[in-house]
Amino acid sequence: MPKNFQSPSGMHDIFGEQYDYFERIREVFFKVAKIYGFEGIETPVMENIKVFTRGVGEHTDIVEKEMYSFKTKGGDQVALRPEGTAGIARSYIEHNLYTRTQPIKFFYFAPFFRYERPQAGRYRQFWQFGLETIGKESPVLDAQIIAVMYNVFQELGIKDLVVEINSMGDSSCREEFEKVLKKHFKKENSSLCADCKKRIKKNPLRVLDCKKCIKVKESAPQIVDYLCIQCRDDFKKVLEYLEELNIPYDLNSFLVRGLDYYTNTVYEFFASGSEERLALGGGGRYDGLINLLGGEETPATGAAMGVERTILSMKENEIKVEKETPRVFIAQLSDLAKRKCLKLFEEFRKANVPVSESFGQGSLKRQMNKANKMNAEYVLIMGEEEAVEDRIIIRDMQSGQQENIKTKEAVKEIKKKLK
RNA sequence: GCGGCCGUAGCUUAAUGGCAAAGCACUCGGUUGUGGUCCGAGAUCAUGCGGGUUCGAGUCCCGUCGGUCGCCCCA
Repeated sequence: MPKNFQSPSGMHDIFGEQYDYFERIREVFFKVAKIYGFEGIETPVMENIKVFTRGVGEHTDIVEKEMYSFKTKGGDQVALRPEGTAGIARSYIEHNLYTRTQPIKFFYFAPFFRYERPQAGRYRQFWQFGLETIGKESPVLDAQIIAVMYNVFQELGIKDLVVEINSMGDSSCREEFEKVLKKHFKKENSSLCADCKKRIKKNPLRVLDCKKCIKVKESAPQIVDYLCIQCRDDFKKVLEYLEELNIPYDLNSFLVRGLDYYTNTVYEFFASGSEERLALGGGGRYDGLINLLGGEETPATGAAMGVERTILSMKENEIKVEKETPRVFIAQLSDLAKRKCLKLFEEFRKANVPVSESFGQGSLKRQMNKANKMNAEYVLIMGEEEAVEDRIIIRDMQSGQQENIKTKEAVKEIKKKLK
C-alpha cells in the first residue's frame, strides 16, 4: 500500500480557482447555447467500442492508439468515449429522433478520455463543451454553430478568437481530390517525411496537416479547386454568413481534421494572442456519420471546445473569474444564539437573500475575520444577551457602525439596506 | 510510443555530500462578545516512492510514479 496516492497520470482534481473557471465557462456556454435553441444532452461515458471504431474511424490515431477500451464482466467490448459526437449520433439513431421536428440541436459539457502522453493543455481525462445540429442540411447551421462558440468566447473575455476554415468536400469530390493529391505526393515522394510516406496510402489528406512537409504541401493542389458545384456553393455560403455576422476567419487549405466522419466545412478555433498553435477547439459537418452507425443518411454538423484549453487561454489573457459571495454574514455566539441563527438563516434563504455563515466557528473574532475575507457589507451578530431578548446587531462593515434591531425584523432591514 | 528537464510543509522558495530553513497561509492568544493593521505563540509525521554508493544523501547513481517541454497527435 503506497503512503501517498496520486491521481492517475493525466487526470486531475478540479476545485478552488480551477472549479470557478469551469463553472463560469459552463454557465456562459449553457446560457448562450440555449438562446440559440440548443437543448442539453448527457450520454454515457462509455459506449460499445464499435460506436467509435465505425464512427470516428478505425485508422484514426484516436481509435488506434488512444482509446481506453476493455471487456466488461458480461463480455461486452466497451470504450471510454474519446469524443462526443459519435455517442450523440448513436443516441439520435437509438431514440428515433428523426421523428421530431428537424434539426435536433444538442449541447453538452462533459469529460472525455484519451490515452496520450499528458502535457499542458492535454490530459487523459479532459472536458469539452460542444454542439451538434442533426437532421437538416444547410450552411446556415454550420455558421450558427461557429457563431455560438464565437459568442461564448466573446462573453468569456477572449476577444481575439480566429476561426480557421476549410472545406473537405463530400465523399465524391473528396475522392477525386485524393486521387490528384496522391499523384502529386508520389511525384514528391523523396522529399516527404517517413510518416507521410505511409500516409499517402491510407490517408493522403493528413499529409496536408504535417508540420515537417511544409514545402511539399505548398505546391500541392488545393481542395477548394476540386469541389463540386454543390460543395463549393455550400462552403461559399458559410463564409458569407460569417461575414454577415462579423466573425473573422482565415481560409486554411491545409486544415484537415483527424476524424474520419467530417465532410464539407471544417474549422478550428485559435486565440490569436497565444504564440503556441494550441487549438481551443474545432468542428465541422459530418453528413456520413449517422449512416455509418446504422441510421438513415442524415446531415449533421457540430463543434467541440476544450475546457482546460479555454481556461489556459483565459489565464493568458489575464481574465479573472470573480466569485459572487453573499453581501451579508451571520455571526453567532452561545448555544442559544446559534439555534436562533440557524432559524434566521432559513428565513433569509426563503426570502431569497443569500447570506453566509460560519456556524462551525467558535469565536466571534474568527467569524468576523471570515466575514471580512468574504467582503461582507453587513454582519448580523447575535450573542447570548441578544438571543435572550430577541434582538440582533447589524454591523456596517465599512463604517463600523452598529445598530440593534428585533430579530424578526432582520430580513426586512437587510433587504432595505442592500438596495 | 520516443527524447530533454523537474519533484523539499497547504503555497512560494532556501540548504559546498555534514543539525532540513524562511515567508505567506492556517490555529490560538494579546481583546472573558467584534474584521482589516500590529505584536506574541503554536501546529503540519515536508525532501514523491523504492533501492544503491558513502562514516554521512534533499544533494551523487539506478529504477519507478507524477509533472513539464519537444516529437507524434489532438481539445
